[in-house]
Amino acid sequence: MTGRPFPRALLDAAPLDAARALLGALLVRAGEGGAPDRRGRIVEVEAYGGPEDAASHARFGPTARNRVMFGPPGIAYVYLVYGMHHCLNVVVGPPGRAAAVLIRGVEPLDGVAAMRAARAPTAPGARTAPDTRLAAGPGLVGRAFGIDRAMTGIDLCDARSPVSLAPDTGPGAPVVVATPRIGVGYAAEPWASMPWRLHLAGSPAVSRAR
DNA sequence: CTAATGATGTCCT
DNA sequence: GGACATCATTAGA
Repeated sequence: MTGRPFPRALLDAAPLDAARALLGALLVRAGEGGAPDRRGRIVEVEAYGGPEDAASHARFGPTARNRVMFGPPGIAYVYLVYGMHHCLNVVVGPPGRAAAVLIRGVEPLDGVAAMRAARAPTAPGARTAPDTRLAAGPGLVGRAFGIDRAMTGIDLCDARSPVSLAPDTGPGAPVVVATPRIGVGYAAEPWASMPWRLHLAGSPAVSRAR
């Protein structure tokens, strides 16, 4: 049972506009072997531009890692940070114009048990994370939804893909807050301070302040 | 509560 | 060789 796919046309846009379109949309991980789908609402994103954006992976031009950023919109770009965390991006903008939107926070809606099972075993004596925070950060999104670099290149606008997007079906008019992107202190100004991180006000699944 | 630290592998000047 | 679009855990106030 697949839902309506996310309209690719909404992603064929400037990075910030595409990021805004993705806020509130659903992220779906198809269940394997009769397992239930994992679904959640995207509540935090960051927009990244092309070679001119000193904070973007595209800042060195096309490379083996980032080359899908230069392709058509709606494609997954997954990279590994700090040797252990897989982060999901949605390629946006027209072919030839590198841009992507990093999915930084998702509020779990369905398949919560599978998301929790994907987590590293909780250390003895440690507090267990609440359901709402199982994907409250870019590395956690990858973990909770079983995403890794092998998924780079899949079409997120095709509901038959292992990971896909679906339009927002919830109540409209969410309050969007814009702040600088996280962890990009290496970039020159004005890029380090661009308010290209968007999140839904009041969501419990927004990543922790840094 | 905040701050510090270790883990870990790939990427690029 | 240095840095990295991060997270969990521990130490300290």
